[in-house]
Amino acid sequence: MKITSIKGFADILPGEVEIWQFIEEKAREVFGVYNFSEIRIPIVEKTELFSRSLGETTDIVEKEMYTFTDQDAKESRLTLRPEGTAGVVRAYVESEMYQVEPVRKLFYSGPMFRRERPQKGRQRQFYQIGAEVLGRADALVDAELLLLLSDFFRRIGLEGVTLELNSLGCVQCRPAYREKLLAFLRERADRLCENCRRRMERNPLRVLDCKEPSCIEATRDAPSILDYLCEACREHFNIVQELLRQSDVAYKLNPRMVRGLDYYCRTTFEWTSTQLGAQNAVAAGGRYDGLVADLGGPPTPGVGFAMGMERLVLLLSMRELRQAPRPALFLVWVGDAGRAWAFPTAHRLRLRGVSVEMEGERKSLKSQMRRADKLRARNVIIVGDEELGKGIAVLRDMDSKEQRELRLEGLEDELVRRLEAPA
RNA sequence: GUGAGUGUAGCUCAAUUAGGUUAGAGCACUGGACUGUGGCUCCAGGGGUUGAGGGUUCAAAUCCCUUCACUCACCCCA
Repeated sequence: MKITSIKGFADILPGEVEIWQFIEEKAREVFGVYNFSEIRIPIVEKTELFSRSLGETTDIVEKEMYTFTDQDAKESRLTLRPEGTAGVVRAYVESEMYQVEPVRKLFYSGPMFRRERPQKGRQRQFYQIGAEVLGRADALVDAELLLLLSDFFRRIGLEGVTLELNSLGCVQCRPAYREKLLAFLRERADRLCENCRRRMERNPLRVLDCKEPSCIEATRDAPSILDYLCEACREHFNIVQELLRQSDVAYKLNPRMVRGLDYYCRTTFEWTSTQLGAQNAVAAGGRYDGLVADLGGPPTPGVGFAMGMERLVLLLSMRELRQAPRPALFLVWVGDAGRAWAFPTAHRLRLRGVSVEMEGERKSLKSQMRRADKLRARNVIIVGDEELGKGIAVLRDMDSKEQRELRLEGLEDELVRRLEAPA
């Protein structure tokens, strides 16, 4: 029986991995421009970290986490991280970063794990690139993150994404809205789907997000969170919008947008694409001003986002930008003497930074040339008994088909010099 | 967790409608034509437990049952 990978855990093979590298490279560039530092945190954390930060009753915590018991005396409960923010905040608090400099702009990338049914744009091990800004409460930083994302999408040539924006209010104003909404929903509970009737009391905001036609119909005239924001929240949200308009970043207000995690407050946002099928969110995030304190740190505001790598890859794969590595030189050898010459020569050239490839088995010259062509080598060196006898090697430019004889003596210097010139 | 769809060569697919020689093709791969010079062309070759297991039948890729995998959707979310 062949051993296969497990459901929802995919290999990223050559041919596709180049797109991943491209995205990661561009992300680093943008994060650099915006002065973010990278942070690397563990993939496994204590289960409690996630249940406390995401919310006990969220779907992720209730049924999607990979949780197991560690083999130590205490039988610790551990969990494969389902998202990145909790761990970053934990690290911020644990290392007491705030003592030295409370304002931190951090980014991370890596795998996350949720035990959901796989489908287009959704894996059980999936990759996110995310960023968090800790210690800044002002609306400028909310807008800055949105501009960063907008810049990033431009940099990778991604079009057709739209920004949806909402504010969830704060501890001051959200409870009042919640009561108002709950009263509204109770009046028409009979018209809501079973699912919504169940979650209505626990998390009434979620009902606004339901795709069930009956629920959409029933909540058509539901009160909007944006009408209930307190003075401070309204001011904050207005500034965010104003800054976006100044920078010509288009957005759409969506007062029904609810984030899945409990820690969000004030600004929340989602960049979506219509080309992704059901899983249309490319990047999403928001503000979480209470989380640092919840995890035992000093009261510290926070705001961040995460992007879904496989969704970005899906969108970019629709375009052709894959570039397989191309050897600068292919060494073709004939006869035992040729091979004895070629192998150490290849190594010395590689030590000097030249990408070299060669055949290992005795193959016909034609066959080796075919292989060089297939690998798209730019140049070929041919060395056989004839050449060795004359103290030369034949250099062939595969694109122009030009061929010349080079002296073996000083050949490596000559090749390094010639191949340095960009093709 | 629920539902639907799909499983035939490395890849894309024929053959399934009404069971019937040895399961085919294109691409890819290997070699040759061109004994030491790539791409084009032509020729040849290798590659299959028809996802797996069981059943019906003289005979199963094809019909029935079970199971597994994948895909998409619900759900949820990045």
